[in-house]
Amino acid sequence: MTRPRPNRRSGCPVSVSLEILGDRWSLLIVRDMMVRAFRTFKQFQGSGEAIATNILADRLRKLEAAGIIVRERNPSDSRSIAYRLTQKGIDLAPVLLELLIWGARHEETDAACAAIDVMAQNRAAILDEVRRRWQQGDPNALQVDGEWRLPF
Amino acid sequence: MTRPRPNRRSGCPVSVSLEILGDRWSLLIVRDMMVRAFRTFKQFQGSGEAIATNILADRLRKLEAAGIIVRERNPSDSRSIAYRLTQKGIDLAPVLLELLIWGARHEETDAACAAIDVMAQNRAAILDEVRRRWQQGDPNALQVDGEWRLPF
DNA sequence: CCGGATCCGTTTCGATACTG
DNA sequence: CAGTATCGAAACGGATCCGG
Repeated sequence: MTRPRPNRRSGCPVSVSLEILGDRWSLLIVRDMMVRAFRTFKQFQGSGEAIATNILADRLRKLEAAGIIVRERNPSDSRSIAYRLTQKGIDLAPVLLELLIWGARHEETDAACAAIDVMAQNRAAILDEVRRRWQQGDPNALQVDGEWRLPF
Repeated sequence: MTRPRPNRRSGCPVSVSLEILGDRWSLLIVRDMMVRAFRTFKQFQGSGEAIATNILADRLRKLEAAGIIVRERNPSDSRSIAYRLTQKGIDLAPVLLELLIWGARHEETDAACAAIDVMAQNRAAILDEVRRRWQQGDPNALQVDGEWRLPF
């Protein structure tokens, strides 16, 4: 006899957004897809943050249910499954960018201060590049010569 | 015999930010302070989202430990305790604004679509107003004639 | 192998009752 | 008013197992 957990939240946008994204992993998965071009279960597993496989599976399901990602099976190789961001998912880029700038400014992170200032002053250009890469249908990671261009 | 929960996270800014803010309540508390000018424990309790008192106490402690808010005791009335955003907390305004715009665009919320378009095109002005109100030391809620000016 | 599902111990959450 | 105390429910983390 398990009662469903009550969810007495207001309909304010921030509240509704946090209902989906308000945990430690969901936005991180979206970031990995967006700027590192991760597409498979395996890639997320080894992303350096060591998410448990059951949690990862759960989050991928929830993100799919929320319409943020889609799950696709490779027709030629049925073993291979790939996840892809939807437009709704790509639209999280501004949230991630602001979170990045805030963290880099106020927390101890690996990002160089100078790089952050540059990013903060070029928000629009960065977001344009992310959108362009994804709408071309070939979302390469935001890296140049094997190095992350941005310290996401 | 309680082992501390392992926290094997990268030092990337987004990851570090989510370590502090990656739950369903922290950002909501910051929003209530920022746009509704909530300052007391009691106000947060009745914010319409029905946070449990022990969770609220825990989040306020964690936000204080992270330097996002400060806890102040009224010298004249020692029973009265007020919380206030620090600069680090005010700097979360862009994150909240992007989260608001995303939620309003893509989720069922109480916010009118037209209002969101206006906000999305006036990000800078909105953030300026938030900062100005807070730096005056008298952070009034973002409301006019008792109505919320913005559908946060 | 890949993409999970299952099991189990630990941690956190949520609701309510209670207190200085 | 501003929180604790308590306790059952849910989420998490690690390890292992499994089907294609």
